[in-house]
Amino acid sequence: MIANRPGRHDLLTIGQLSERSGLATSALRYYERLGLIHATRTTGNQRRYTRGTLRRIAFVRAAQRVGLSLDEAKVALDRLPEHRAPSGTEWDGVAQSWQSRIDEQITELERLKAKLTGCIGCGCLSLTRCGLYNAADRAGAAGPGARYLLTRDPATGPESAEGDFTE
Amino acid sequence: MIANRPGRHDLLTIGQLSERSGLATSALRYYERLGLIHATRTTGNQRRYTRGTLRRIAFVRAAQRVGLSLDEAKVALDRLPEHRAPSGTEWDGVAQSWQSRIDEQITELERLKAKLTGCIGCGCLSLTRCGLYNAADRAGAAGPGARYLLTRDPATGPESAEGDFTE
DNA sequence: CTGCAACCTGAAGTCGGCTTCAAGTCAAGC
DNA sequence: GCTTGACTTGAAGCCGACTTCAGGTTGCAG
Repeated sequence: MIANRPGRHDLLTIGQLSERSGLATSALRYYERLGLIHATRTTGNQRRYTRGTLRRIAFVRAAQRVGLSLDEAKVALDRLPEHRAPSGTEWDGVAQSWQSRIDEQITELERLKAKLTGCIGCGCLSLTRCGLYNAADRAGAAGPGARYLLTRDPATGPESAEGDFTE
Repeated sequence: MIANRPGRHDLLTIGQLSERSGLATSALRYYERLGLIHATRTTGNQRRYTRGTLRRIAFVRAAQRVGLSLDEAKVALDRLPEHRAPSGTEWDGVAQSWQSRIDEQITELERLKAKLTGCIGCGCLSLTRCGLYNAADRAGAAGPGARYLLTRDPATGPESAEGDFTE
């Protein structure tokens, strides 16, 4: 971490991209294997990235934050042009899908919050009646691992509970 | 899935708990190993759960949805009494911490949403100027894996980018 | 032109959160 | 009292998202 000069053309080395994106170089190579980003090579086989790569990475990171997997992010990314800035319409398509994803997640969280607040506010100690149990219904897009949970039997899904819980 | 009768006392078998919670029996055993839930045993060594266990599970699931790991959920759970319903105060403590967690996550998402909207609204195609890059700053609590990302060098962290991205 | 940081590769390791497997035991309805 | 499905265990496997390792190469400042 001594030199790391930009070089005269505006291609980034993997180290520079790492610094700027905040991702480890190993992660960047991993992303490349997955086809999320691409690099040209120097004659000596070293990767060189265009600055647009930062945009693609920002894309991926944002996608992860709204609960998408890297595979899903790739699908979205593949709709964008690789060698020029995306047009407004192209942007729009991707952004729209994110919008709804974000909205879903926000309302999910607000539902949870409301229920939690309700539990406290009303002083009722039974999660049963508060609906917190039922709040935990099918696979909210949030939370690590939450995706594939509670998705076992669509028909006779979680009925949660009934009765008192004074135990 | 033929019989599965409740039995005359209100202890649940692992199968019944599985049905009601929506978790696989394997997951329930796993939760037990982690100390998230507990069971008594029959003379024949089979697990029997009190219905309060459903509450603990609801806890865990909700915790996951706000981005907590199972370990973190356990910490919260351990503050609650195991053999009686939690008091209002006890509830309150846990709920409060969740409240802030949920709030954080909501504002995070809204920030992301606003920036995304801004990008579209203003027709600007450069994520740089929109700040989407910078939106992807340090480890938002959401998203799988997001936790341990972007946490490499607190001092010289992601500077993101500058300049045009017309590539 | 040398020395050293930065780069390369493929394979293996890690971590969280489970699931699957094999081989055996329990319990309840006929 | 037998049959059959639900249960038991420990060990191993899996998936996503990376990181680490070993051993070798590149490129630029001095």
